Amino acid sequence: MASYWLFKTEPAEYSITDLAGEPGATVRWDGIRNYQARNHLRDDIAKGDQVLIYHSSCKVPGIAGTAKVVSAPYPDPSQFDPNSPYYDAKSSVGAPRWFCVDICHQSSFDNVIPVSRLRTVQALAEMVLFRQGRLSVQPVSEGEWQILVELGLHKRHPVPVQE
DNA sequence: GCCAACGTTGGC
DNA sequence: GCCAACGTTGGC
Repeated sequence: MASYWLFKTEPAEYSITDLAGEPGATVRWDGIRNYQARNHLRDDIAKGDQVLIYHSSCKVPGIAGTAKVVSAPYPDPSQFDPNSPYYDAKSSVGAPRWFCVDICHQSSFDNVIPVSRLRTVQALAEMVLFRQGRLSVQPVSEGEWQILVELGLHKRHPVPVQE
């Protein structure tokens, strides 16, 4: 059974619009360098899981759209690349430290659902987003997911057909 | 720009 | 293994 997740990104660096514009609307979600987030990526996330894309550190932080996990977890190649900002000299191919998955864009909300609004929803009070800051890959419960889909229902447009 | 929360580092 | 210092995250 599919699980639900929230991935944070700073839209100035990489946004839901960037994701939608990728070839096949698919991208490697790499560069995660936090152990708790790593553990989710390595141990808990599976192909077919659903992802909320969250825009942080921007004018209107909040949920910007949805994506789907389209690969199994695998070692993040950037940890082995000395020219990458995500290079980790203490990692090795034999004992990789960091993991990633590929995700595919599913939907963009016409307007971000602001975190300030999410805070006002009683049923979302237990979200990891509020219980624990600073975690860029975090689980979302099925109940939370359904509420968030409801909130986004009238603020969503379908994925543009890829050429 | 402020600052609270929290992860990481490094001396001991 | 403790914990102070430091760095980063991220909303406001």
